[in-house]
Amino acid sequence: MTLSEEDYIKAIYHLGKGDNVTVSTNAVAEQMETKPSSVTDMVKKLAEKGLVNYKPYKGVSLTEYGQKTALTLVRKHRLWEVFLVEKLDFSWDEVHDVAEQLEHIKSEKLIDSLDKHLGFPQVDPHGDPIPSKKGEFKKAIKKLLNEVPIGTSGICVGVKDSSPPFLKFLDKNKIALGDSILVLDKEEFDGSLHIQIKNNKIHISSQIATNLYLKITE
Amino acid sequence: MTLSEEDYIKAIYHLGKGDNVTVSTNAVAEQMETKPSSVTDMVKKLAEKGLVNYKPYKGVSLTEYGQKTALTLVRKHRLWEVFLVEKLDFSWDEVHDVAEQLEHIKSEKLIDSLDKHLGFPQVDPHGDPIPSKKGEFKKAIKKLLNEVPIGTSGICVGVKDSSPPFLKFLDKNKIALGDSILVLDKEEFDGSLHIQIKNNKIHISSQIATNLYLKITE
DNA sequence: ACAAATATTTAGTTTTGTCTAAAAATTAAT
DNA sequence: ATTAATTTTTAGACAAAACTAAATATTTGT
Repeated sequence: MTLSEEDYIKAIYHLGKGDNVTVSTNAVAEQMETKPSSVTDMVKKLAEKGLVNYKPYKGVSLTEYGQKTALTLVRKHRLWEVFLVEKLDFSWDEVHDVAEQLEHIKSEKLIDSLDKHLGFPQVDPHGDPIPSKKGEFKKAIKKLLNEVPIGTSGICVGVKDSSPPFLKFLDKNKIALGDSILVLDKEEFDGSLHIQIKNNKIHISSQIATNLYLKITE
Repeated sequence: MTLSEEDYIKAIYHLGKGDNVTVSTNAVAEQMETKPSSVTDMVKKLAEKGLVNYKPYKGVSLTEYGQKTALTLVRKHRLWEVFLVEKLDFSWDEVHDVAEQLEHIKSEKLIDSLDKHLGFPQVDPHGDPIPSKKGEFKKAIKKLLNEVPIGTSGICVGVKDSSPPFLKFLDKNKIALGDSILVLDKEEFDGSLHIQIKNNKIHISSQIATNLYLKITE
């Protein structure tokens, strides 16, 4: 597999959001920041190699082999992201470009050793699940903090309200993107929540909870 | 810099063994496992980019900029080797191919963080020195264990006698390639040595010492 | 159902890095 | 010092991956 082939496989995979649907040439072109004609060329090549199903004018989907390949790439990408954040103190938003390069390194032993070194993490710093060596993994969904049941844990991945006062509040309460959050309890009368965030227990109002996105894996 | 350009720069660097000498097209071709005509093409391109000095029929040498580039690559390669051995439990001889890939990853922050994470190592698992960020580094030389003065430390990198009995002896005494060795004392009457190897102090005969290579940095 | 709009493919180029075969320069040998 | 051997370069071609422009399918709107 060439670097470019791998990038296409990943793009097709991500367009399907994990489900193996058929995606259009144009969609792939946009995702890859390339021209539709280039996609047609590459997709033909991938079809010949057995990585995708392709019928002219009818779009592309991954074959089983293609899906396996995509999951391996996703696994590598996310493990490297964990490494960068946990071991090299990269921040949440600095990891992507480097992981994008690292995911193309070819060595099964490398990735298995890395997995072990990191303690077999289940999710990456964005809360997305890491496929196992065999390609099994749970799906992640994004929900507002107020919508999840008590006992749910996940990773804070975004805000609905990005106004300065809200962001200032988060900063003051040491809530940052990438933090893991556990919902401890909910007060019935006002919908406020008791949560545990990075080993601190805090109490937040319902207004706050309705503006924070949590990524959870079922 | 493309991947291929980087490989050529490294090849030219290694052919000069660190000193910046002029090397022949054919030598580069052999090192790179490619054809001389391909080398000519690439060398012209590198010359245009200011990385090498090139006069047709007269060979190539690195410019100052080329040397700096080569040292950065060497630094990256060796830091990754340390990482693979120290953190991921790769053995001495498994690291090269993977490091060869990892050295092409582009991120200054990555390599500086890695350096810090590894505790700013001075030498790689083969005993070769790691250039500093600015490109400074000491040279390594290979010597027989019996030839170095008391107090010298280095890394065991090879054997002169590779007969089974000798290798068996090394095994029994837990002396392996990649081990760091410190010469503690020398007995005058028989030339035998007291050495410290991986926190064990042992006594070895002169015959043993004359068959073990040590890599030392002055 | 047909024309217009949109999506996709084909055909023909370009760039990068490689190759082979032939030509030219350098080095070695008598 | 001239020829022979070797090294190096040039010229022309090829494969991969991209592009542009033109042609062809498909979808949409009336």
